[in-house]
Amino acid sequence: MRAALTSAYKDSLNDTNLLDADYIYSSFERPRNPEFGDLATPLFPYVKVLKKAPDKIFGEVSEALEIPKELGEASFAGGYINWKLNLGDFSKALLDECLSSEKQFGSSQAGAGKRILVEYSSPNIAKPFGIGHLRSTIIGASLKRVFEFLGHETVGINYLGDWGTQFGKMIVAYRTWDGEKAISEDPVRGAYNLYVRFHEEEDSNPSLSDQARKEFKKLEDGNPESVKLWEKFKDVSHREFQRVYDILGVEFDLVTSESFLNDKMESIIGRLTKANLTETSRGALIVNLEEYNLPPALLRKQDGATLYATRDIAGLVYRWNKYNFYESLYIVGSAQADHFKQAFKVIDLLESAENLSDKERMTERVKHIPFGWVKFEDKALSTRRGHLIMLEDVLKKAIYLAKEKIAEKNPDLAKSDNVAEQIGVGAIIYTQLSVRRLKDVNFTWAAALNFEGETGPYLQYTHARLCSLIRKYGKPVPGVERLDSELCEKMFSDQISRSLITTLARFPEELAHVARDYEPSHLCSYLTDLATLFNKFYQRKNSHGKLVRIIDEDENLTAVRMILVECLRRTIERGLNLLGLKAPQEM
RNA sequence: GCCCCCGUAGCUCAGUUGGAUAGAGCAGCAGUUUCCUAAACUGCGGGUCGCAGGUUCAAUUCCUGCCGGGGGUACCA
Repeated sequence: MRAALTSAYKDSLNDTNLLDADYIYSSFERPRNPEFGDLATPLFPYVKVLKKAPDKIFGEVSEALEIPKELGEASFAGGYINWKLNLGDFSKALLDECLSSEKQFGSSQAGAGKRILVEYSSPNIAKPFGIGHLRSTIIGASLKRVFEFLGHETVGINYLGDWGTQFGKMIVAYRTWDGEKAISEDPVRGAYNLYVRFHEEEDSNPSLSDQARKEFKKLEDGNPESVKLWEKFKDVSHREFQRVYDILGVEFDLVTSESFLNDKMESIIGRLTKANLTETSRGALIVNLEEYNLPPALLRKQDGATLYATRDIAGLVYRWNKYNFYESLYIVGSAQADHFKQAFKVIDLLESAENLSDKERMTERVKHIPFGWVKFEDKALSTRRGHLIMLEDVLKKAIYLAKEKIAEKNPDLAKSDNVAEQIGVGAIIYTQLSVRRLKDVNFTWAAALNFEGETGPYLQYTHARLCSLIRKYGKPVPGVERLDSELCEKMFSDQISRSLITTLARFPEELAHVARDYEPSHLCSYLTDLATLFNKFYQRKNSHGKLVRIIDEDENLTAVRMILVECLRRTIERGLNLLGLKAPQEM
C-alpha cells in the first residue's frame, strides 16, 4: 500500500518543495484509528524546519498536490496528513495477486542464495522431553518455515545432548539402583527417575559426583561397557523424541549430536593453541576472555575431558566448513547467553588471529536466538529436581479436551479424532508462540487448554468458517475476471471491509518482521487481527440490525466476496502452517 | 560484586526499528442465533505504561540511575 501511494504521489510531491518524497515514503505509518485513513504522514518534523504550524503546512501541501480524485483523498488531523485511498484498484490488484499469482501470496525470493542454519529442539538424551523443550522446538521449526517461505535455503538441525558428565551420572545411577529393571519396566520414566534420584542423593553423598566424573572419563576413553550403556540410553530417548516430533509435526534436515563432534575437537584445540589463544589455568585448558568481561571458555577439564563449550566451538567450525551459511541460528534458552557469547568470542579471536578475510569469517553470521523460561504454575521447571511435565501428557490432555468440545459442538464431524488432535496440538503450540520470545511463559493448564479468545483454535475455527462458506457457495470460487475496480470499490467502502483488506495486504510485511526479529509471535498477533476482522465482517449488521450475508442475491458482489473469502482462507491457512498448526476444514 | 533478560488493566499479553485519545484476550456484567459453524459477535466497567531524571517538536518505545522478579557468573549442559 505504501508502494501504491508512493508511486502515485511521488512526482507531484517533488514539485512542491515542501515535503520531499523520500520523507513521505519513509514515514508512512498506520493511523492509530483506522477511521482516520489508511496511511498517515506525521508533519511534526517540518514544524521546526519550515517554522510553520502543521495545519499550515498541510494547507500548502494539499494545494500543491492536486490529488486525483480516483486515487483518494488526503485530510488533516492532529498534525498528520491522513491518506484515504480509493481502494478499488488497490483491492483488485491485491485479490488478483493473492488468487492467481504463481508465487504464493506473501512468499518472496528475498532470501535466495542465503542459506540459513537453524538449530532447535536439541533435547538431552536420558532426560524426558519436557514442556521446557517445547519452546525451542516450536520457535525454531516456525522460523525455519518462515525463512524457507522467504526464499532462503534452510537446514534444520537437531543437536542432541548425548555427551558429557551427565552420562557418568546416569551410569552410576544405573549401576547403583538397578537401572536395568527400572528401564525395562518403563524406559522413559525409568531413566528419568534414575536421573532425579542421583541429584537428590548427590547433595548428601558427594562421592557420587566423583564417581560420575570418573565414569564419564571412562566413557570418553571408549570403555566398551560404558559405551554399551550409553547406547542404551540413547536408544530409549530417540524413540521417545520421535514420538513427540510426530505429534508436533516437526522435522529436521539433520539430526546430529555432541558425540558426533568427539573426533573434531582436537583440530580446533590445535588451531586455538597455535594461534596462541589458549592457556593453562588451575589445571584446565582455557581461552581467557577477561578482557571481554566474560568468564574463560573451558576447553579441557583438569582430568583432560572436554566440555560442552569445546564441542560447541568445534561444531561452529564444522558447520561453517560444511555449509558456508549466510546465518547460523541457535534457538536456545536465555540462560545460555553467556555460553554463546564465549563460544562466538573464541571464534572471533581465532579468525582475527588467523587473519581470515571477511568472506572466510563466520563471526557476524552466528547468532544465539534466546528465549525465556517456561514455568509451570509459577514454579521453574527443573529436570534435576523432578519438576517436570511430560510434553506428551500435556498434548494428550489437550487432544482429549478438543475431543470433548467436538462432541459438544459438532458431534457428526467426520474424522473427528484427527481434527481433535489438530486442535489440541494447535492450542499448545499457539500458547508457546504467541508470547514474545524473551518473556518467560507461565504454563497453566487453564490457559493451555482454553480454546476461546486469542488462541490457536480461534484461528482454526475462523479457517473452518471460511471453508464452510466456500462449501455453502456450492460453486468453484470465481476467477479474477470477476474482479473490477468499481465492484471492489463498492465492496470495500465500509470501515470493517476496508480494515479487512488493508490488513490482508500486510501479510508479506508481517512475515518480513518475523524474519527480521526472529519472532514468530508477530505472526500470531497478525493472524489473530486478521481473523478477528473477518469474524466482525462475517457478523456485521446493517442499520436495521439485520445480518449482512456474504452469499446473497447480488451475484457480482457475492463473487467478489467469495474471492476475498478464498484469499483470507489461504492466508490464514498459510500463516497457521508457518506457525506449525494445521488448518482443518471443519471442526 | 559484575553481566544479561523481564516489569503495560484483577489475570495473561500486544503495542508498527519515537508519533494522534495506550489496545486485545481471559475473568465479571448485559445482549445477539427464523441458525452462510455462537470455538463467534456487540456493549459496559477496568491503566500514575515499576520509580526518578535526561535526549526530542514528540518517550510505553532511546539513554542514565534506582526498585522489584528471573537468569548467568571455570571444570554441568
